[in-house]
Amino acid sequence: MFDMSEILKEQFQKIITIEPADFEYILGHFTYKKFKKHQFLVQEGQQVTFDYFLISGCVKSYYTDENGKMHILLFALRDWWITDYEAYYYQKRAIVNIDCLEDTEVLCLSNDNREKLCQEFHQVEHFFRRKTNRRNVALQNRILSLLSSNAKQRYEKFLLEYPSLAQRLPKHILASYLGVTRETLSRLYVQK
Amino acid sequence: MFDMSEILKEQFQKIITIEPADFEYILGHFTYKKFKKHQFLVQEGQQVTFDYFLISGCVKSYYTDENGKMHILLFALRDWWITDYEAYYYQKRAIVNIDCLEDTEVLCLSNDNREKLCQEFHQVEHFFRRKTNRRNVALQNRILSLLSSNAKQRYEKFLLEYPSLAQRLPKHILASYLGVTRETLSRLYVQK
DNA sequence: AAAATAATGTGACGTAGATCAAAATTATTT
DNA sequence: AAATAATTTTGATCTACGTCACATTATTTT
Repeated sequence: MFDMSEILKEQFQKIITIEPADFEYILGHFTYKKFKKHQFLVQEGQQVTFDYFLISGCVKSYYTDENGKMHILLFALRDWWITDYEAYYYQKRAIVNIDCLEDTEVLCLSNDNREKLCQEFHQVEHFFRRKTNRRNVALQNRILSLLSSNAKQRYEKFLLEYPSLAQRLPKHILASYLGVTRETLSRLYVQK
Repeated sequence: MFDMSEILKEQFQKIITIEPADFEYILGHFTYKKFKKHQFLVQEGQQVTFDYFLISGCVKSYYTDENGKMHILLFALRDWWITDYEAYYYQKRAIVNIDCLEDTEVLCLSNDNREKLCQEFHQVEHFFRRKTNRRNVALQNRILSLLSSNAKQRYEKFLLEYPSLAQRLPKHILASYLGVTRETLSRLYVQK
């Protein structure tokens, strides 16, 4: 693995310190993969073998309800991790789909390898605990914003928090993340 | 500390194995506290010193919006952990309140002690990683249900998932957790 | 570059759930 | 047991947002 491993290394180094040799060893537990726009990383009903660390591109994770309506749970960009964690951690069938909004490169980590590395390196376990803590906080804030603010406020908050993502995403996709229809989102920003 | 430590021990032992002596040592990093109904564990705007492991009782964590409306994020019962994690992990001011719905006993763990124990015992770090993973999945599912289902479906799901909690909670509190007004919740279950 | 497909915008109308107000019930305190 | 406070219910409206339908504009594909 080449240059792309730098992105992963950087992320590790923000939280823990690793010997170069250890990093190489750790990296050996990841596999590199490329996906084209519209390809799936995770499909509803299937097993989920990997957690994906994005090197480049953009993906969405979404749930399809009984009426066929899509609800977006998460996006991921360069440097973010994504999978269906319930399925991944607990060997269940995926309930979400994850597909590419753009051509995407990832490093894949199986749950077995993750557990192996966590056992072998206390530091890696520490790293993942920290990551999960962060994710927790983000998810909590999302719940808060769904409970306590209206469509417009959520839209404006999103623009502030993720200005570049907002530009990159088709509006109907963003609408679905915000929990409104594309029509409503459109009406939010044309006027005022 | 006496008998109540059993509840904590049990939880540890579901995930990791610890020597009795180590457990005693770990327990030494917790402090025991009692709260009466209506007392606060965490107050908005204050620092958050502890993560709380409930021994008995029941608490709610809620956010108060600009109109003074309360939005419940989480409950905790015997055997659950609760705090304002963003404030706790990252030394910020609390944005939520956590108060007691019943008289409540807790074991308190400071973030410093948590980090200390995680460093000293790889197993403890493992324990908390696992816990946080679980919490993640639960939060994700909550988001999913807020995005994709209506008030009635959310209410019915709650009844199925937490039948005993549903009985224990005042309806207006439950309503706030579900993201509806008490009037709406009342109308959901009187008819059909 | 034409054809096909996907994304966005706009109008007309419907509805789940909010809001406001007041009564009825239940729990707590003195 | 009376008094006070908290919780729950019910009715009458209101409104943010959804739905449906169709027009317009981009983006892909051939």
